[in-house]
Amino acid sequence: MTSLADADTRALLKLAGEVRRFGPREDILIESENPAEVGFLLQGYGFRYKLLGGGRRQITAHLLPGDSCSPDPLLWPAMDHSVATLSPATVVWFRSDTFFNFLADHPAIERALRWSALTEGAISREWVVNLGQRTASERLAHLLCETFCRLEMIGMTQGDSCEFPLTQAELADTLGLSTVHVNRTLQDLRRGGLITLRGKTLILHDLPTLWRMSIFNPRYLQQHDVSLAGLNAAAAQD
Amino acid sequence: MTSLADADTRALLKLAGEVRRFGPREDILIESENPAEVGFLLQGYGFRYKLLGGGRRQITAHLLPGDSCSPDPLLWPAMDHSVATLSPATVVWFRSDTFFNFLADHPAIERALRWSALTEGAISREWVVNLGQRTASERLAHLLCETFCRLEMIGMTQGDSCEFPLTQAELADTLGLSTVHVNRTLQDLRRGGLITLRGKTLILHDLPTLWRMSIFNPRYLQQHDVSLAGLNAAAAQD
DNA sequence: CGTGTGCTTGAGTACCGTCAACCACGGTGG
DNA sequence: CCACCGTGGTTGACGGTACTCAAGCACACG
Repeated sequence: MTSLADADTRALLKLAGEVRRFGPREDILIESENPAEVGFLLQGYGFRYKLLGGGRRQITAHLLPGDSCSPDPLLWPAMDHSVATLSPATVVWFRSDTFFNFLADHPAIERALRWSALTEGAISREWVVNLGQRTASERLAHLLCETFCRLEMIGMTQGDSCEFPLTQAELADTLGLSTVHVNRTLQDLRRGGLITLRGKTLILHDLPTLWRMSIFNPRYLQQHDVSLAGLNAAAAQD
Repeated sequence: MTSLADADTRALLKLAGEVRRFGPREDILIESENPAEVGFLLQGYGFRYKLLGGGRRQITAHLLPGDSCSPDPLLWPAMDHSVATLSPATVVWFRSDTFFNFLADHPAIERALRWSALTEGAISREWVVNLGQRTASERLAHLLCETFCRLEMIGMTQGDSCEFPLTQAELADTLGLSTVHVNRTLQDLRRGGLITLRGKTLILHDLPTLWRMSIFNPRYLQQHDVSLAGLNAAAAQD
């Protein structure tokens, strides 16, 4: 996984508008609103979600640094879902008209964005498989493998551990399980010596077994090798 | 919902390579293969799917006329899933390099394609909600509403009925249920006077109730109004 | 007329949800 | 300093939705 060329990231940052900081569990965009700008997650974890009646909520995606918050605002005016933070996070915003003009002159960035969109689609398909076919423990293990793999690709793991700021209730809403059952399934994985999850740090002790038991194959994540996550580091230097 | 301008569809058709016919339940593309061309469904129904071990299969999307079979082959070399037909179908193929050069000169077509990709993403998110949060009958009703709505947008419904060529086993694999339970859930909807499903034709007798009971809101499908489905009619004239 | 595919039905079971209570911890304020 | 409170995690008992296994049915097709 490589980042964009220096010149490109510098040009992008020069175009950047506001940078906003969010606390944990704050909404970034809400359903049916009509964002005039495009936002990208620089730091922190976020998620997409939809609400049904009766207190039901489904988390449909996890966002990591480098991911885009909103779909294409020129083609897709109104949000069909909401976006929020899991941890404290920062988001850069670009005016959407100038941003898309800018893309026309920077094909490498446009490529990276399109790749990012395709990857999000691939992850979404895999989540459908996860929810439709896998048992609770397979499902949980698969999510942990996927998250670890995505973090690894953007240099956010340390050895076999990484930050994992989800509460069990949030895990439940992403896995389509109850919090009680998530709790019990986590204990199964712990008892098997496969993971440690305490506070906000996750350790995967036995990746091969986790991959095997959750039928995880990272191919759907690794089709290309350019990320916008480098924006994060570049922005931090300013 | 409108179609592309005549000039655009004619230009597209001139560029078209092979048109291939498929029987029902034939693979169009299989996982990990590396298609050199871009395919679009002209007629018939298709689906994307992934296999796990142990006979488990999840259908991750339904394809209708106008939908693209493969993701962007320039950016996304290897298929992470397979694509197959449900009914007899025809697919047009374009050489991917010439196709993407062509798009640069035809922004309306490029827009339509990007919109199509965004819509597929929105449907995928909704399927995640469906599998994660809805009960069996909500899930089934939601799928029927969605399919009917998508068909309506491309002019493929007659009154309150449409073609619906899925077997119960295929329904089960898209809904993450067993065939037995799909069968019983279908009977519930029939007993409620909500639907008729016989052979390959589906009738939705009471759309308002179906929408309400499945918490269906078509907004996620209706963000734009240009489709490639018109290619079908145009191709038929040749 | 036999055979296969898809649909239907019944009985028994298991996975997972709900409800309810309790615990651990950190932060706040009196 | 410690009582208080809120959030997040843990545990138990019970129940229901949906799965499995198994058999039988209906229809299309050769």
